[in-house]
Amino acid sequence: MITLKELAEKLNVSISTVSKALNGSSEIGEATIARVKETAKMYNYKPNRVALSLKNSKTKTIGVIIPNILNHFFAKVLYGIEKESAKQGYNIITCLSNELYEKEANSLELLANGSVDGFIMSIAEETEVNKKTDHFKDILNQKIPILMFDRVSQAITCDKVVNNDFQAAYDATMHLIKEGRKNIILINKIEELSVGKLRSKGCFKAIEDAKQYNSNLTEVKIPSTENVEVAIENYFDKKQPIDGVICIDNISGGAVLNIAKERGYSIPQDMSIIGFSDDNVLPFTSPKLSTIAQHSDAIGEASVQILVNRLESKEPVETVFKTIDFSLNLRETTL
Amino acid sequence: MITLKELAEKLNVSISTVSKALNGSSEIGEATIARVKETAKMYNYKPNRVALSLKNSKTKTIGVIIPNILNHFFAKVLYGIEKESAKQGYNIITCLSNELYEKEANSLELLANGSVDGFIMSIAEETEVNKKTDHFKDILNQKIPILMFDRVSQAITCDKVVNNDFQAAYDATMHLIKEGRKNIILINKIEELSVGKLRSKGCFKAIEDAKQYNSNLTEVKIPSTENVEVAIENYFDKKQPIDGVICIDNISGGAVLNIAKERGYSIPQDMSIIGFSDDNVLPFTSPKLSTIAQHSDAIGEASVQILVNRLESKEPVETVFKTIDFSLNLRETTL
DNA sequence: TTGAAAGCGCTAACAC
DNA sequence: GTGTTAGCGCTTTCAA
Repeated sequence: MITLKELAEKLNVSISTVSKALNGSSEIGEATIARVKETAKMYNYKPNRVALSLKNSKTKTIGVIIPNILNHFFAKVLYGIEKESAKQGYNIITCLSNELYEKEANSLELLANGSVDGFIMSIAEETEVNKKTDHFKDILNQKIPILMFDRVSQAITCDKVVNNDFQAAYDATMHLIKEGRKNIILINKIEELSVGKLRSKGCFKAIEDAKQYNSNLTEVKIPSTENVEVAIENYFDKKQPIDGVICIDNISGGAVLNIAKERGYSIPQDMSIIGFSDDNVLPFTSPKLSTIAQHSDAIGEASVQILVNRLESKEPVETVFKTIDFSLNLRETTL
Repeated sequence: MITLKELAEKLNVSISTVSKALNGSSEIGEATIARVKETAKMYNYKPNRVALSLKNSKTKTIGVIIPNILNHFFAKVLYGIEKESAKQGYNIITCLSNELYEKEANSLELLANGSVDGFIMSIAEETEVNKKTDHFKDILNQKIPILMFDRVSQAITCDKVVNNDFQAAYDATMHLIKEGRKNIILINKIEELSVGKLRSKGCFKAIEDAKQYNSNLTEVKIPSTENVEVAIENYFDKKQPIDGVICIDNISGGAVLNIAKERGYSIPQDMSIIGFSDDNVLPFTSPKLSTIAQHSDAIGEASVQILVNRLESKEPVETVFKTIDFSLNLRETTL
């Protein structure tokens, strides 16, 4: 890595002349600018980003904290974040909380030492369950902005980007009701999470708004520690009538489908199933699973746009709460 | 963020005294050390990482370039990388090449301006296909180490971590042969990639080594741009006898299973199927897919260990070529 | 035992 | 039009 100083020596001019010339300053003569630029290119000069960061107190880097990268939803959000960040000239430092409060708090603290200009994150499950918020407040007090997506904290005032979870669940349930399904079950493996509660509420609201259809909704809560398939098998063993299933996390849908098929249900004739997920997560089920499709990459992109806008705006920016649309993808497990 | 300077003012001592005290230098008196540390804690002092980086010409940051984060294999490697990096006190800057040469070269160049101490990466498909290597050489010439995992370049001398791809494919094929399968097909959707070629070779070698069994192996190459399901359907349409299938990429397995079931094959009685993937990628197939299981997180962990060792070692380190074991996970789609 | 000063690479106000 | 200088936050040599 060649530096300005070395370039200056080679050119027999001062460091600041080189600096100004490379930045095309009008203070410097045409000829010099050309000469400097040429030499810089020849030696493949690149401004040292660390020095720039120190000088400007700006790193052009965003800290991203993801609860679980093996969850396709988060992977796709990260995809969106990275894409938009690159476009805006930002790097991302990625930390994975693995759903743990400790790791999340640690990452925030560690990166708040000047490594990043702001954070984009989704809250770890443990943090949500235990309602921890002090670590967020610490960061915000240091005037480092945080943007939360998907799993957000009511108790914290900051930019937020979420799915329209309530509406999505509402629409899916309404669809089953209008199909004529009477005994619908709601598989909730994420009841501890804010989004889980929201989606659950959406389902019940649909039932309420359509009571003339006389559909029933039974919520099956599965603790996050428990095996999905076993829990679902257990419920089926109860022999309650079921003709509709809504899964509000992004893996249960496939499990329900397989179990139902094994038990002899014709899908979708005997039973409709709707999963919750980004497209293409369960591409190989047969029949193909109908889903509530989150536009996960759009969540990532919007998050970056909102955060970068805040970072680069001269004037104070109002807190943003953005809702990302979803779509109901009816494939082969619904009528 | 409080700085050393501000602490020094509050304590009425010099900046260097504060610095030394915080680092527990023996030059400084016990009493002063205690006083300084206390005040530092009170004001929640954290050394500015950017300043440290500039001073030490070390960022304690690794640049990670992933071809496709939506591929579960890479997501899990990233998981391993992040986990081990955090353990070693490194941050990771994540870039996604999305299989494009341009993006890959760009990320390397961008981060080589002092942002990272070294790189961990897997080569983008486009880069491999076009055999581009100059961008790697540029970086290595700047004395910034690169470690390649999974998809590596023969033409470049650097640390490498790979699956034992040849052996994995060999063992899987041998298993099918010993099951008595005679007409085995090899679904190769990644023939352009080095790992694809290696796995393919492993399969053929097994056939050769076991010619007394009289098993046949037919390779079905699917261009990466083509739809897997359509291509597989097309092959099945040819009505060639098939009683064994090996899929050497990590999604085709599920597709083959569904198509075979739809066409009336009993699995595994009529046909054995083995997929290639990390565990739990296709957890909801029925019957459960047998797979060649990569230990993807181990790849990530090993990569970080090797790179960090190189970065922190005083003496020159020999180039490392590490092979990660796999396991053959026989579930329900094999006899 | 403590402090002053230089320097990592860069920019920008100010001199010349 | 070009150069000098200070300073971003930190460590470290050298001087007191």
